[in-house]
Amino acid sequence: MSLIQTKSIADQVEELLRGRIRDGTYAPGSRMPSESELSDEFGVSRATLRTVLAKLAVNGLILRKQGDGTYVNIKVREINAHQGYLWEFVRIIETNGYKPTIRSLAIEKKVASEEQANALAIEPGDELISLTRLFYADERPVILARNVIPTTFLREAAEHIDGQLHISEILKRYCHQNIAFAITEIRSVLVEERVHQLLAKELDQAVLVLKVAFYSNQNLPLALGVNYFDDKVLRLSLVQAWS
Amino acid sequence: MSLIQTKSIADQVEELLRGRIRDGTYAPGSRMPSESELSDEFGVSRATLRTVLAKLAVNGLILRKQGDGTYVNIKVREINAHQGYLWEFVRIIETNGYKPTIRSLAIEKKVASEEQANALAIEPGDELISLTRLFYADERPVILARNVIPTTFLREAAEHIDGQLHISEILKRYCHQNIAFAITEIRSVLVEERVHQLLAKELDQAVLVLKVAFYSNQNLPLALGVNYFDDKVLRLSLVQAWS
DNA sequence: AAGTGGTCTAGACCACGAC
DNA sequence: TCGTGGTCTAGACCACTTA
Repeated sequence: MSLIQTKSIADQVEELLRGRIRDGTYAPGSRMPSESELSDEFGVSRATLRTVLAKLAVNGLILRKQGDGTYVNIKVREINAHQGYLWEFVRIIETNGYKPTIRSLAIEKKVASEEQANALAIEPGDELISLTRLFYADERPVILARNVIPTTFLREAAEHIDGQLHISEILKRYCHQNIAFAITEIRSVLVEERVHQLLAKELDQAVLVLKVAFYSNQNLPLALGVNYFDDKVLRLSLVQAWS
Repeated sequence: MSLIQTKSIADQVEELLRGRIRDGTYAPGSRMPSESELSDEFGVSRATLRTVLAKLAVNGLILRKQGDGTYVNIKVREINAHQGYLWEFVRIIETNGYKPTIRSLAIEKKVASEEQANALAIEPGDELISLTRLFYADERPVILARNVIPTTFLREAAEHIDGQLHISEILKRYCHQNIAFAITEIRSVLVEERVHQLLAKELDQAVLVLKVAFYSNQNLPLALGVNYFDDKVLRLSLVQAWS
């Protein structure tokens, strides 16, 4: 008897297939077994198997050709497509070939600006918890991340927050809130005074800024993020696939 | 008898539901009819209906709550999530509230640089067709788009190319090639001399650059794109949803 | 003609939330 | 307890590619 909840069959099959693609059992560019072969092997219905393959196809890992077969995307190695990977900075750093490290710079109380209050559906001046963190790629600072959460969501003292955790995990663990969706706005800016030192960049260089708003499945704004991304070191790439 | 291919039931249902969400029949934040009600109304199986709802959920249009119901995302109005919308500039301009216009600046022959040849799996010096286009938002230039296609793909004279068409349509019509997936790299740069005039920007301003590579379902590189995006006028936003 | 993926159905059972 | 969405099945038929 295990405390870990049993994953769905589909999730298990997905993990298996992702593993085989990752480790080269199904090599990039090669043809995979047919749907019926796979569903036989795993002992699942074809319908279940197909939901998994559809997901892999949307993520760009495989290409499907009616009347022919299913092929592994020859570019799999440079695809970091996962649900919500846009703000999964650790994964981005890894797929760029570096070792990721997170340093928590500050966990402090602030008051909401008008813009923040508007985005979070609270009042200007309301209290926020602000997390400032720096992500490193092989000891080199590459992403400066600032997140704010309305204090009213917090169920524990702010001092208890583990600065290594992903924002979704922080919201889950300390606020009992789950993220249902996020809207990210991507902009290009010149590094400000306060940022350039932390990212070890020259002044007047352009960096990417990812402004994120996180929402619950009640359409409730949970948190905001402003992330300075050094695109001279890290590549930010997206994969789009068509059926 | 119609020349237009009949769309799948799922596609028709999707179009219906998207329409109802768009026109407010299902208002932002409100609860939608249950799966069984909808499948009854449309006369489709629940399985078919669910594939549609799953797609809408991934695109962030709806939120699903087990044991409760399906709700319209209260932010639908600012969501422009569609397959491959990242390089659907016309749609981005529209959802930002402007009228889009495309001006074709040049269609010319060039030779592949080493970088281009590498990305397109051809030899440096091989001939390319280069398309340079400028996208306007309400008469204001906002995106400078440059695409290159290996000349060997072309089935017609380059002069025949309609500069108003989407790159996927150009590839389909003049090259008989379909795009299966694309990899986009997003970067932040300072506008170059040649670009700043066209986009009517001051020098030394930061703009977004979207470098795209398009591939066929044979894993074959079809075309490249370099797009200068004025993020001071247009918002580039992405929606991520979790199941 | 044979094999592949694409579409769709009808129905069973489960997990969860609200009442 | 009831209705909701979540998971899964077995099987039918279609569309397409390849040979």
